[in-house]
Amino acid sequence: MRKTIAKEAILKTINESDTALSQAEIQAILPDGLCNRVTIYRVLDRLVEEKSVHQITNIDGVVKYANCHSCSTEHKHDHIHFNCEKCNVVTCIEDVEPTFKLPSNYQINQLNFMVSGVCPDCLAS
Amino acid sequence: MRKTIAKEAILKTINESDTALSQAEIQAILPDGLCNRVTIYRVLDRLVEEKSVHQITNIDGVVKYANCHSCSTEHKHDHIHFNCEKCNVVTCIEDVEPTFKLPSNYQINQLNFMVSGVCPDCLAS
DNA sequence: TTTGTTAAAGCAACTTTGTTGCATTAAATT
DNA sequence: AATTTAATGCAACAAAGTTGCTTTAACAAA
Repeated sequence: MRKTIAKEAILKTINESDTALSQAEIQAILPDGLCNRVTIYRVLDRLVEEKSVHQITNIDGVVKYANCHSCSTEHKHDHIHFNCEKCNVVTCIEDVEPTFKLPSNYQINQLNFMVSGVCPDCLAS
Repeated sequence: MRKTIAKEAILKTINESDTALSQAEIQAILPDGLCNRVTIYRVLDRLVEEKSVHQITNIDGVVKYANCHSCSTEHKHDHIHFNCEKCNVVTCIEDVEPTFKLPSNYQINQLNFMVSGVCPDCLAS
């Protein structure tokens, strides 16, 4: 993957965020006119393929992207994500790895575990 | 909720299906012209509110609906759903209840646990 | 450093999924 | 049978994401 202005800026945006971001949210953060809307979608696809970022489908169907600090050595994505219904923020709950077992005749490629509710910050205020 | 032709037909469709269905899939099953597209969306919303069906957001962001046999007494929705990437079918894995624990300062309202991969049927063929 | 290759970007148009407003219809209550 | 109002139909809209095609710009090789 080529090192382009758009890629660097988008990856930086994701890495500096402590919440998962959607394409629209990334676009809002990027300097106006840095790149086209479609370019963001395409860069995100490549970053996922390259395993530089994680992809999460939120409970409302919107796809979000996050860097997950814990997988510096190995790309793992088996933790839970939390969607706050008040502040509308999605965060990685990295230290909570759910356990479950499927019958062995299922081939598992991907997990997407979402918990939705109200986050501590919103509960407090 | 009033007992209308659309509601009865949609609920019957969901109850007779052993997989979770999207609005589009329900529309395709219903007799042509039985009701408007928008009506299906609205009936589904009401069925969910009424707790007659479960709502699942698939890993591709599309919302699906299912009847879950196991919650005849109590409306529980904490099981895993499986999305087959080959046949594109979403099924309830009712007997596999995942365990996880969040810090107590999170208020949990809803779970959406998706596992995506290849189902036994598609693996076999 | 220039040139050639091709990945990446831009732009417009499109698709899919889902929503909203408002007039009309039809359950269900009296 | 009359009344109430939930439910429907229709058209228009909106958000999220995709596609085709041309142009631009990484970057590798000469």
